[in-house]
Amino acid sequence: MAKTVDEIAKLAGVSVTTVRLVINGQDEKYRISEKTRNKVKDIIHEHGYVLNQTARNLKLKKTQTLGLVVPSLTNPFFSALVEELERKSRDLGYQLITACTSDDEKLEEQVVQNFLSRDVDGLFVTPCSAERQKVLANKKTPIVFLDRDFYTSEHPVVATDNDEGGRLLATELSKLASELYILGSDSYLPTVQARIRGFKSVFPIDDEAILIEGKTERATGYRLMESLYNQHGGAPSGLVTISLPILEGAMEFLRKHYQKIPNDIIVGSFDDHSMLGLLHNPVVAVQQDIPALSSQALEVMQTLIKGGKVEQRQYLLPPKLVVRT
DNA sequence: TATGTTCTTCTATACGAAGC
DNA sequence: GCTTCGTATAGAAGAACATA
Repeated sequence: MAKTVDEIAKLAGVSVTTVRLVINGQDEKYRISEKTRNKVKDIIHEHGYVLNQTARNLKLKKTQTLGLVVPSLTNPFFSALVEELERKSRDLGYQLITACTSDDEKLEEQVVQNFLSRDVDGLFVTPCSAERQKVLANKKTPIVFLDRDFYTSEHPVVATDNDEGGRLLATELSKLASELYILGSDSYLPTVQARIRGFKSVFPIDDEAILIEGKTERATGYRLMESLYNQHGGAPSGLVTISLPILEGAMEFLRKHYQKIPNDIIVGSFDDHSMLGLLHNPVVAVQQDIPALSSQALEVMQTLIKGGKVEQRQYLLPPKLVVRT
């Protein structure tokens, strides 16, 4: 079993300070003799040494950990965001801990309290409601909101410009289709509202052609596509889905009903995924800039952790369009 | 030899929570 | 209220060396 600094010091016959200086590579700076340095290193080599993070956190009053609270990891956007944010956090010396809420207010409060009890240095949260964003703003720990802004707190928000995403998608699709239906979920979410608002500002669309219900999951997409099929008397010529899980469910219905996905349906998708390239259909997807989102979020977080003030309350990053025709 | 300077090593203390 | 856990760190003590 690895020894503590104190145990190593006793074995080497030196002080804990001397051991710590050797461990931290400051032995040359403080001119620790070569004999002492080698003795300490030999004992560490023989017995091992693992830094006790709990004790370090206790002393330094920081844990070098960041919490990330997202609705779901089955949504490819969030799983990609988590991976990118974790990688960038690690590069900065932080360990990222992630939890999912399923957009449940009680669960969100539970995981946030759990993170706070572990003294995370900061929290990234995709709040599940306007009330939750308001409540979280009262926490003392630095908080950066991701992806969603209900405008109920003064804390910084890093998100994609979804209005612009809607406009970009509508502009491109208007060249390819004359008839489009929108399938979506979670109508209360600002991201969903902005996407539809942006889209409608370029491509006027009747309210009857916008089907929204339930939560952001595959089963919802399946049900919505089934309703649209029944209402329309067949598959539509153009389809826009508000998120990837909804698209996945819609495609599942079509494949089940037709034995294959009719390749003449023009598909518009909010959020992109490499698997969309496997479809034979013309596909236009709005891609969120995940590297930029995570870099911006971490930059804001570092400023808050250092006790500084951020320049803006809201950081809206431009989306990109991926066209596969 | 006395004094001053530089460097090494040691000691005391604080941190938060649990157990006594 | 004291002790314990392991760590970081400020400040103290002591050693080694240079210079007058």
